[in-house]
Amino acid sequence: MKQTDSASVSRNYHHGDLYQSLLFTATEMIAEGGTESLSMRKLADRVGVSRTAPYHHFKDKNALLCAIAEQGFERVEKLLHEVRIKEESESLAMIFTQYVHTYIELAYKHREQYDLMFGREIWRNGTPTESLHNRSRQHFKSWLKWIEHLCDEKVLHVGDSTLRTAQVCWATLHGLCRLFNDGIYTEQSHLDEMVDTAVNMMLKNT
Amino acid sequence: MKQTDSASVSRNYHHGDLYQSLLFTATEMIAEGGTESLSMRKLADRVGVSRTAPYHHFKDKNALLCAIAEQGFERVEKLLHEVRIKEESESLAMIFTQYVHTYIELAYKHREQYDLMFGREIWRNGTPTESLHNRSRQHFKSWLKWIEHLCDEKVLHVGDSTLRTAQVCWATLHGLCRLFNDGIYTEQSHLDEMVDTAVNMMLKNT
DNA sequence: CAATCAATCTTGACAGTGTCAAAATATCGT
DNA sequence: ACGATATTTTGACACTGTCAAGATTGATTG
Repeated sequence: MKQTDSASVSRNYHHGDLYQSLLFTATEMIAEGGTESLSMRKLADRVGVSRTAPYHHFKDKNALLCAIAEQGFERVEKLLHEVRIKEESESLAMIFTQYVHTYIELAYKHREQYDLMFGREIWRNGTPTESLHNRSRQHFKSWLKWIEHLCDEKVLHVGDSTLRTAQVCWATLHGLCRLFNDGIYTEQSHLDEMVDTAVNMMLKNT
Repeated sequence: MKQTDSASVSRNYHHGDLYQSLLFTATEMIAEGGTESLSMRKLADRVGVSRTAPYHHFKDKNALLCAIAEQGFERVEKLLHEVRIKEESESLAMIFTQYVHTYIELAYKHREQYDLMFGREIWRNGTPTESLHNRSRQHFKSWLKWIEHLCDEKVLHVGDSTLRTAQVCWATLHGLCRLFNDGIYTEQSHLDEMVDTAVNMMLKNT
């Protein structure tokens, strides 16, 4: 409710809720023009504050990006929980298929945030926040648990181990996401067919 | 043979083979410290030339990156051709498995170049060179042809269409590559098992 | 050989970036 | 009212990509 839309807030010396405001606006900017278009200075400008003010709330540009990524994890974690709740109503294979569809749609809708969650920018440089590290680990655990369940119920084709299955299945999802997110596959109209093909590859063919 | 190792070459005003030299050194620098660590100025410095000299051989930093990416495509194209030649000696499934292993190994060995080939930096901004565009398209055609062959021979599980199969299979490879390249999966020792699991998912279970 | 021309490289400049140190300002507890 | 603390600002530095104008060279003519 107090979501600081940089006009209505009184321009005090003390902003009041700069942390949230920065996070919100930064996410906005990234969604608009990509991760590269976000500069600390432009962000500060847009929030109506001086260049270095953000540094008192985020140690780094990196810390800011990690915080944004973390919110992304919260989103997918929520999605996963929602799906696991309605497990009684439909067949498990159906639910899995649907999850994959929405996962990839969501990843595309928030492309830039997704890139932050799993991109080299944060992970390859070895700079993920403790907090981000934990949240991502925790999310993979949730995913693993679901896949184990699907393997037990003979829905998924299980190979060497359910862990490997979970890793590879997710790699497939991730690969599809990246190809679309990064603009390598551009025909959005083919996406549904591709997802179905992928899911068929994963499901135990009966 | 004339591969300019920035010491032995006489420091003339005219470098002699600056284009090649830039390409070579830039690739080197990227392999060392990642795409982000390559700056035009440092590159020029290392080659022993002034800041803006590279701009007479590459329109942009982007153009330079595209050229490097292109060399990466040449490499994988070569790999694919080598594999398709020895098709008689072993079972097709075996050859496919082996290809996937070497593909992913190669991608990891040249992580940064791989990132250039398929990363957002070039593709998402819509800035691939004509030349790069063609070469990548051509490579996917080669891949598609092989997959079609493997589908015909009942080696691969064919879904809606061989095109979709080719796309999804490659997405799976790509997903695995990225997870390791970007430092999300770090246990290198699990890679072989994961690749096997992935291949099993793609092969027609007999 | 000398003179012109095109190819190649350099210097200077500008706007933009992340971030540190020191100074300024506001808020709060006493 | 005052001093402590939290918050923000100004100034500065080194770095980035790239443009415009000038300097230097090698090749091509007469």
